[in-house]
Amino acid sequence: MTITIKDIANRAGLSAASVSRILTNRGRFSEKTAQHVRQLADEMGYYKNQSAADLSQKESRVIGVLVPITHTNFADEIIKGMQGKATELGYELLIAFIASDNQQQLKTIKSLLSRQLLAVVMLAIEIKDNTFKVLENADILLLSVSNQLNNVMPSISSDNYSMMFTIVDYLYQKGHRQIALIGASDQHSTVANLRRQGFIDALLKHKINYNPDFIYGDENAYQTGLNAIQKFGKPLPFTAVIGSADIISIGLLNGAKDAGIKVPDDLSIITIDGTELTELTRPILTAAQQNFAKMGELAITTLAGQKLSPDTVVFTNITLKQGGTVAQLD
Amino acid sequence: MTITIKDIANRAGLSAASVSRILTNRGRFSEKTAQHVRQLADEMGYYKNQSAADLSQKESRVIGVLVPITHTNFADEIIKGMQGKATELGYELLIAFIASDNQQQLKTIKSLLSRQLLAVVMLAIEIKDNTFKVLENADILLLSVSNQLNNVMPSISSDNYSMMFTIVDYLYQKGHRQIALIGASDQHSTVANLRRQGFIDALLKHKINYNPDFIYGDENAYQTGLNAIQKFGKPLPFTAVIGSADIISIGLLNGAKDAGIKVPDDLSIITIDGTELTELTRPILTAAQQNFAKMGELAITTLAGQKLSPDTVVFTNITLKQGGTVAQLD
DNA sequence: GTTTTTTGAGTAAACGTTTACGCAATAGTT
DNA sequence: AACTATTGCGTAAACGTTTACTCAAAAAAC
Repeated sequence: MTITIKDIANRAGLSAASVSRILTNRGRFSEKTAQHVRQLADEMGYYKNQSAADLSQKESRVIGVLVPITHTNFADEIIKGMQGKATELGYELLIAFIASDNQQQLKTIKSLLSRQLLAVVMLAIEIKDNTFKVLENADILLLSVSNQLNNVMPSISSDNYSMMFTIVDYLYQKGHRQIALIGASDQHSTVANLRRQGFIDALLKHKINYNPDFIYGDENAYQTGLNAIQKFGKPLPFTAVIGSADIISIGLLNGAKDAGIKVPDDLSIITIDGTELTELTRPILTAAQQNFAKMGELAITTLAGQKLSPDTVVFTNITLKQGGTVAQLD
Repeated sequence: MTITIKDIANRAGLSAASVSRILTNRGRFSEKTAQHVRQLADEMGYYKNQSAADLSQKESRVIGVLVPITHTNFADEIIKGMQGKATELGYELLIAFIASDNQQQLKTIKSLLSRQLLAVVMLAIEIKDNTFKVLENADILLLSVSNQLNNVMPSISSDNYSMMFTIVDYLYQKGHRQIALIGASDQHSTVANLRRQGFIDALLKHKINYNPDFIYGDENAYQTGLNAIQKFGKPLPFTAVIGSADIISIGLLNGAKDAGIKVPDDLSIITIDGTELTELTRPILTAAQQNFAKMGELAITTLAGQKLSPDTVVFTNITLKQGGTVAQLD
């Protein structure tokens, strides 16, 4: 038998309403009785029935978080950032892992929407049309983190376009003139589109004539990196390569190692993301590091502000983290 | 304004009770009206208010899952396993990331307990005494997954004792007689204790005299592996080393590489866990692979069975996954 | 000392769903 | 045709909390 507010009220000789006011710290009550009640609640092992509370309250402080179940190692960092700010501002996170299977996906979303939510935050999810419809119809605040989705849904991410200038500038300054971009070919991904465009424009800026063959691979996977090296063969037609995610870059690195290509002597690699994974390779990967924790924090503060429209875009900065995979040429 | 069961009832010319019966598929109703109601619900964009449902139901089908926020790469696999079985059996997972900070930890637990839960599942969490007290007092089903906690709480894990026999047998058969164990020194961890004991007994079985110095390092971290190599120096006094977690083993591997020790020629490494991380190294790590997905599935089925006592222990099998880090001696 | 303001706490309704119970209408049995 | 069994659905209470409204008592103001 669970303890309710009424049990406490009885013991304290009060009404349930008074106990509620005290425990939620709202309305009027005397500090003296409050102390007594709080102590009783503690003693009796009382836990608020959140369902009942939710039901009687109009406004929700629960934020749903959709995380892809296919393991992305930066999701944790975003969540960590969110969690800190959330507890600070009195929000609660409801985390749901979402599968790629369409059937299960809808089930997850439905069960999320069954809870009264303030908003749904999607971490790096390329959302499918039918799933999106469901979310849109549910008229709930939506926010995409790490995945830039211009004009579809407000998002918090790095500036994927200008990020490529930072990267290309760096490689250029290190003497590289033949540069490939691996893992950003997906035409349906806004992020990939922005990265390709930024890449091309950045090359143009440096008067490097751009070779479309050097943009290869669309899947965010280890295998993409391995495949890329195999495809271009030895000797490679470029001196530097940009991996569009850490896991891709590790594929590039291992692919190179397997093919007898020395990194960074024969091939320079720079990776986008810069999660802790990049510390585990030899050499350590040089990275355009995204500030995932910051994205998480901003997600919460943005939602707290609530002035969101589909074209709201908040950018976080990237940092060039030196590793050992980029060589200075000549 | 959100759609409730009443709105549907009005439109259908029914009572709320009938709609509820239809949508929950309980009690009596005619298939004809049911179809109509289901269609209306769909059209009107109805989502059950789970809070209200929870409130009026005695039995909960929600299982809380406590996941350490410090990123363990097998947690995802366990969750994946749990999620599959959970949706299959009609349970719902409520995932909460738990920090190491004591204050936040209690906050997380409290908010978990505020939801009406069937059980709390803890993934690889070394629980602190005061946190455990809170959970224990809340009298809720508890289950520990991947962390074997004999007699404290029912648990699902590999058999950490006999696992060491499998590993040592394998290394012995490959000709190794000097073997170290890294990352299992923590005296307060049941798992570590079992692994040490198993390790020692397995050596004894092969009449290898056991050197206590060869058991080193207590933290489940990359740095532990690096440190171990540094501590023992070159040449290493052992020919094989067991890393008590993938991340430790990667530390060992990189530490060896940094020290100019060749793997597997100068040092054989076998890792415990065998997550996808082990595929990313060169050479690929040989692993005693735990079946995390299976643990997740068993967690749900065990809870569904509900015949749990603190000394319930369910074991999953381990698999020896050949990589390239163990050499055949002589 | 009277009037006004403030304070502490109770009453009751509300949130949206589920479910035990009851009843009329229909179907089934003889 | 008379009875029994079944079916479909409505009524109303219940779940535990919050909160607008009230009101008496206490405190403050005059």
